[in-house]
Amino acid sequence: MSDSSDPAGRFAEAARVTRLLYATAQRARDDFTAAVADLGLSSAMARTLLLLAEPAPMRTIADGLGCDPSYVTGVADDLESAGLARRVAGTDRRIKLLELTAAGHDRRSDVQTVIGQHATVLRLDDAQRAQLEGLLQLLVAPPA
Amino acid sequence: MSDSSDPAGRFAEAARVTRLLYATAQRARDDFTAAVADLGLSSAMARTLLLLAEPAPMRTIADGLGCDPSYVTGVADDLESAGLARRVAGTDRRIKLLELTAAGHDRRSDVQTVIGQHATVLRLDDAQRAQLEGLLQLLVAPPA
DNA sequence: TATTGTTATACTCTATAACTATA
DNA sequence: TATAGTTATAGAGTATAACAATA
Repeated sequence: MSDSSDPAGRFAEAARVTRLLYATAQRARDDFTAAVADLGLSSAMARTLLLLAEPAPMRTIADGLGCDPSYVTGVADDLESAGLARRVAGTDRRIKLLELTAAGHDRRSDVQTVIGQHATVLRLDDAQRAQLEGLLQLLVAPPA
Repeated sequence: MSDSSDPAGRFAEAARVTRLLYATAQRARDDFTAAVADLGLSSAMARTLLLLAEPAPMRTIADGLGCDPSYVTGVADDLESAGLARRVAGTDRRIKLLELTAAGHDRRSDVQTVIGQHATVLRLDDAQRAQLEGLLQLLVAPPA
């Protein structure tokens, strides 16, 4: 380990851990994508299924996915084509709710099962995962 | 905390920590991009500068960036336009080495300094960062 | 024939802007 | 007039395939 008080040492230390952080996040993404691909789902479709415990407006789904509403249109189309969801009118008729079909609920349950079995972070035991969570929270917390 | 032995509980636990992992990696990326933008550099340019302690072939740079060699062409063009690097012929004349100019070495040093000051992971103290590194290594290690 | 770097092109993901139908 | 969703388009980032020069 290098002396973290000198500038070059601090950089090297940061670079090493940052690279590892990127690699881990990428690994988690790849594992998720592979797991849901086995269920015939794109990553976006799977994430949207997970948001739909209850019917939700397109706008709410966009917020949940962290994307623009225009992007949700295509994902909703894909889920409808696959027979996993349907659009239904809200009481405010500008709003369309996306609602899972019976098959959609089943598939959503399948996603939860496979992710609960194969999620990358579950390679850690409960204590390790709690430790990881605490450290990550420090990193994403607003500046002190 | 939910009972991690039931499928729904395991999924919820995994989802929570995974989301946090994604958010942290994104935060680290955003911080890096912002820090090097202040130096007039794109993220790709900054990463390439960091690889060029010594002149290196395009192919080697591609491996370092984890991208296709065709992508390096544009990054090298950008660095040349900015007067930070130049292409020089290798002894094998198929090979072009990318070599930093004096200004390029200075800028590379600036990048190391600002990252050593502002890297997201440096918000953790040495012990915490060592702990994080150990946990992440468990996650990216090949399956047992 | 195989390899390096480049070019031209295409693909994925996602956003912006303009449009419609309500409100 | 403001908002929800859609459409068409554009952009960033990156890869693939074909090519010229060299080995």
